[in-house]
Amino acid sequence: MPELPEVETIRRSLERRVLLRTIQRVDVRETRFRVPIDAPGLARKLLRRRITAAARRSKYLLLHLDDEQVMVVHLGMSGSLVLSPESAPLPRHAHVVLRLDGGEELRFIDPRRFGMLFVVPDRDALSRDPRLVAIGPEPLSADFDLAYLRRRACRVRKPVKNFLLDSTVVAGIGNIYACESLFAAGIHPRTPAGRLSGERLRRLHGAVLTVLRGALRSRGTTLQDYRDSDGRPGANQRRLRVYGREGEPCLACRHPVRRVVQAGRSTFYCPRCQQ
DNA sequence: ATATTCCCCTGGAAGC
DNA sequence: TGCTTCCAGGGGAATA
Repeated sequence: MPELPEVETIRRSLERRVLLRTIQRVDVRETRFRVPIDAPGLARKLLRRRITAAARRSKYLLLHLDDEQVMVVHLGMSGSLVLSPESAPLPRHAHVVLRLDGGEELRFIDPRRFGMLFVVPDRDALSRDPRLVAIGPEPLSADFDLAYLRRRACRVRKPVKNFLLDSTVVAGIGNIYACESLFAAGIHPRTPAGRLSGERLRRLHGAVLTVLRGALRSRGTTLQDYRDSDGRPGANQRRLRVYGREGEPCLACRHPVRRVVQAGRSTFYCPRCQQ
């Protein structure tokens, strides 16, 4: 479900409400994730800790604790992290529940269990963690500049759509924003990345920034179940130009939007606007 | 190196 | 109504 704009929106909503609060109880109700959760270990690490910062790297949420530990949460396809009064009924698939002081619970809800939740001892361990170490620059940081993109695209033969989805190239771009960025740049998703002209790479770079910033302003895309930690949906679905619009007229030229499959994922594009 | 394909899961929508 | 099939925002591994 969540790509960079959604995870960043969740981070911001958490930052407003969980900082400096203490974890009073750890309830692991389901341990069977792709990487199983060690329930006693998790409780031992988190109990009585205060949350001191809410950060993000790529699609990973990083909740820093008062003893240098960092709780890492990845929401996979269907995950959410919701803050609710403990009196509110527990929804299905609330697999980890952290009771905070003040009578609220931080609930990790993930029907498909593709997500991850684990704790690392400190920032150093975080920066060396194999899951994070190979991730490319944040697209909205100065590290993701045109020179970098040119260098990475050079001689790459894979389709530019797959290139954008490669987390070692750039962090946080998933299927929706890859499709939308290519439409905004007017680039065909099957174009080999290394064959894009300097001008087209410049347009792609600008399109990625514009699309992600717009999605952040709209607080993310809610297709079905995405919510921030206050339970609010995003509004960016109204701004999607091609994603999910197979067969519907292109908003620029009326030609039907096409869907193809690349690396097992749907790609939506306008065959007329994206050559 | 790179490109598919499959897999991990559940649930909703669409088709019959 | 009920059954089956397909599809889904991620990511990693296995396979050609």
